Amino acid sequence: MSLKHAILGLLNIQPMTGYDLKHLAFDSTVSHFWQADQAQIYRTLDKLEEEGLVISQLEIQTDRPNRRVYHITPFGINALIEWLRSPQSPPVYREPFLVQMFFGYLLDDREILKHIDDHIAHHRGNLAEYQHIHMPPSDEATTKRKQIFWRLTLELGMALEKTYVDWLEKCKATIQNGG
Amino acid sequence: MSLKHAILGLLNIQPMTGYDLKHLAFDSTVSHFWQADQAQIYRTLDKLEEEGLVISQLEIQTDRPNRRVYHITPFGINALIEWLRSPQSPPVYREPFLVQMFFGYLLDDREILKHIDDHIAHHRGNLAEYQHIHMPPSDEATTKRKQIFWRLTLELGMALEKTYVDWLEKCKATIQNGG
DNA sequence: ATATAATAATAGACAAGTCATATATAAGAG
DNA sequence: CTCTTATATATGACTTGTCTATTATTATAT
Repeated sequence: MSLKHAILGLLNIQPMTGYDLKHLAFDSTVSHFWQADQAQIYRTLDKLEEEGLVISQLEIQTDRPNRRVYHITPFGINALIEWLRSPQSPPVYREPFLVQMFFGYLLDDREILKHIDDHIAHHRGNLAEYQHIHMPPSDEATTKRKQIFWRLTLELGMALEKTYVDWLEKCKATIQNGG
Repeated sequence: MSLKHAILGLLNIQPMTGYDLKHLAFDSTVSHFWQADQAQIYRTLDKLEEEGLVISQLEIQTDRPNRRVYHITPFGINALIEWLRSPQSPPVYREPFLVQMFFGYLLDDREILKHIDDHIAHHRGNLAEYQHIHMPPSDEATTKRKQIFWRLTLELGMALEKTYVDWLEKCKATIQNGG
């Protein structure tokens, strides 16, 4: 399961709680290539701890509810590296909106154009978000290497969003011109 | 569930068996936006029939095993149109290989470059496949409208594959130049 | 005082998708 | 005459992901 390894990778950057993973990582930093459900994150953390790939410690807080901070273990780092080395299957495509576009000839232009506009707004929004992520320049060598990979994945995110937006604009024009 | 509606849309084009749906549709025609498991297709057909959205009839064959051909019903067409009108959530991104790229700084260049090459080959392969899909030109008005939508989704498929390939080439160059 | 929002974690029920395997028929190749 | 391949369908067990709701703590705003 990739979620397991995504979590291991994130905890390898720094120890975090389930809440942090959801809000700081999956909902922001890595949302352009992996989105995870909150319930699933907590359950996966449980499994990872059972397997000895992470350990947790309860941190008592006075200003906020107590939190359980998860740390990656040496076993976890091993498992992460091993997984990173293993070939991964290419992505599976499964996009409801494209199903709608494929069968869009069954709708009125007005109806399908509305869908298109909604998706343009969404992808433009994503693009804007990604463009606001500024990766702080760094001089330390290991950090610099990290940043190269992080920037590359972000660039794909942006390129894909741009591809979507351009295509959606083209769809709009094509449909408006009646083909 | 979108799979249900993808199947309805496909059966609305022409009656088909589960086998046809798998091989002629999901594995070829619409593979660039929806991939479906064989077992899931048959189970979904069962459900659709229970719900009265499709009906089937056993077709006796002498040259091959008998087959069960599914037809969309008027109820099914209704359900399809209604779903086509409903707004669909934007795609959820979840790509194992991008997880590997994000944490790729933990690997040797050699190891990550191997992964990149594999994925380049895959996406180039997809692109080539898509380029071989020639949609026969048509004069009948409804069919022409169909073709417009089919061509548009295919164009997105190609644009996305190109985006991937370009990005992967860039990754390769960046890593080989040490950033 | 009280309501709201952010933080933090947990659980049940379910839907969707995967993987492996089994069964059967018929054509064609060796 | 056997083996392989394509056609055709079915099922069990499982993994992965979703949706909804609940519980609790503390800070902040009204």
